[in-house]
Amino acid sequence: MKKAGSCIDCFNPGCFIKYCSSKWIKEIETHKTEVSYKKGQAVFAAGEFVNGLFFIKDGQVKVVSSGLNDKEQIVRLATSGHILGHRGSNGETYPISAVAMKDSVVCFVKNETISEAFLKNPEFTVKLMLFYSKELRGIEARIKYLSQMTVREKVAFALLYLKTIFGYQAQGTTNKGQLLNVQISRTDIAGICGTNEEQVIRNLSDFEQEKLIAKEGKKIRIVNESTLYGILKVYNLQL
Amino acid sequence: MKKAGSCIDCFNPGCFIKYCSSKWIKEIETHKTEVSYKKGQAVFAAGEFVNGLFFIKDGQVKVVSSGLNDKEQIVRLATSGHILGHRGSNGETYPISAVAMKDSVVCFVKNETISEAFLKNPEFTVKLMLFYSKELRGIEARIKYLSQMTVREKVAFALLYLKTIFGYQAQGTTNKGQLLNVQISRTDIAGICGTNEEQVIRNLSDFEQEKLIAKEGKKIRIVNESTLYGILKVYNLQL
DNA sequence: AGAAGGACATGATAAAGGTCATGTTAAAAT
DNA sequence: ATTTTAACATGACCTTTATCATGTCCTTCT
Repeated sequence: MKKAGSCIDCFNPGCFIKYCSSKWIKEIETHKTEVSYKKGQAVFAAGEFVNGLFFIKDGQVKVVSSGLNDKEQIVRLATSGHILGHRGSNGETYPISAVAMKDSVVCFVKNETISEAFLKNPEFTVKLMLFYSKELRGIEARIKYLSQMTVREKVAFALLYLKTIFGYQAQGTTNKGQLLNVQISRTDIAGICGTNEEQVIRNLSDFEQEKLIAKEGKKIRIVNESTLYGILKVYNLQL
Repeated sequence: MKKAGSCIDCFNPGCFIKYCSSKWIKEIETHKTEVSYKKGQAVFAAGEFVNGLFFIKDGQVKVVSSGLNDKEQIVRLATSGHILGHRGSNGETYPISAVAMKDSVVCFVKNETISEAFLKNPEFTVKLMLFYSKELRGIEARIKYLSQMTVREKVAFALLYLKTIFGYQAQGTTNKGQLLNVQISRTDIAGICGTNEEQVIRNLSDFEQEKLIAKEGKKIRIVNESTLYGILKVYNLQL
C-alpha cells in the first residue's frame, strides 16, 4: 500500500473521481490509498467490514460468491474504471468477495470521505448512480440466462460477456478472428455459467470443432462472433 | 392518468422524493403524473422508450424478462417506495417489463425533471444511489441461488424472498404462523425460481406435508420460517 | 345453470446435466 | 532433473429436472 499519485493526471479515463470538483479531486487524492494486488489476491473478502469504496485503476477483478462446497459463482466481472464494494452503514460486512484475475491496481476511498464527496459533488453522485443502475440492468439480463438457458447457451453467453467487459486484445486481431483480452480458467468460466468445469470443457471443444472459437495458448480466440450470438438470439439479449 | 396530489402529505413513507428540498418537492409535484394500474396491467413493457422514472406509491409490481417460448423470468419484485425503470439516455428502450401484481398506484417523473432534480438535490441522489446499490447486492445474492440451488431450495428461497419484499399480513398472524402479504400464482413463483409450475406445485405440497407452510385460500401461510431458512443455511444467505 | 377457462395437482417418461473415474499435458516446485 | 500439482480433456453413469398427459376443483362468463 502506498500513498497514491495525482488523480488529475491519472491515466485511467473511466474513473468516476474525475467528475468531482477540482477542490474535491485534491481532497480525495490526499485521502485515498492505492494498493496493488497480485493475481489471485483478494481485494476484499466476504465477512470483512465495509470501510469504503474501491475504484479499479488498472486491472481485472472477479466478484465471487462462494456457495455450496467451495463452488464459487462469479457474480460480476470488473475492469479499469469500475467500482467494487458499496457505501456501507457502520458494522456492515461484504456478502461477497472480490479477487484479482491478474495483477491489478485499486484505489480505496474510505466511507467518511466518499459520503461527504457525494453530497458536495452532485455530478459525481449522478454518474455513480447511473453506473449502479447500469450494472443492475446488466445483472438482470444475466439472471435470465442463468435460469433459462441450456449449458451450451450459457457458455456462449459467458464468452460474449467476457468480450463485453474485457474486450479484444489490440494486437490479437487476424483474419481468423479476435483474441479475448483475458486469461481465464475453465473453472472460472464455469463460475460465470453456474455449471462445472467438465461441461465448460465439453462445450468449448464443441465450439472449436464448429469453428466458432480457437484455443490460442492460454487465451481464447473468437473466430465467429455472429454465430456465437446466433446461439442466443431467441433470448434477444442486449449485452 | 390524473394530475397527482401533494407529495408533502403523501402517505407513502418510503418515497425518495421526500429527500428533495421543499422547493423541489413542489417542482416534482407539479410535473409528475400519477397512474393507477389494474392487476395484470403493464406499467411499462420491454421495447418501450425510457422517458422517465416510476415511483411506486402503493402496490406490488413484478419486473419480468420474457425469454424463450413465453417463459417469463421474474427478475425483481417491487413494492411501495421502490423505483421502477432507470434514467435513460435518449432513444433507450426497456429491456424488461413491469407488471402490476395487484391494483397499484405509480408516480411517473419524466427524464428532464428527474435529471435536474438529481443535480439540485444531492441528498435525494445519494438515497437513490444507495437504493440501486442495495438492489444490486440483493440480485447478486439471487444469482447465486439461481445457479447453485436445487429446485427444492429455490422454492424455499422464493417464499422467503416474497416475505422479504412484501412481508406478512398484519391480521394474518395466529399461533400457526404468519400469512404472506401477497397473492401469487404457482406459475409466478416458478418465474422467481427459474423453474416450471409443476415443480413449484410438487415442492409446495412437500412443504405442506412437512408442516413448513399451509395453504390458506389464495395465500400461503409460513408455519415454520426457521426450518425454511434451514433448507438454505449452507448458502449462508443474507436476504 | 351450464359451459369454459384458469389454477392446482400428480404420475410417467425422457432428456439434460452433474458427478465420478481416469488420463494427458504443461507448469511449477523441490 | 524429477516430482508434484494444476489445468485440460473425455467417457460412463446416475440423479435431477423438464416435459407430457391427465384429472380435479374453482371461478367466471354467457
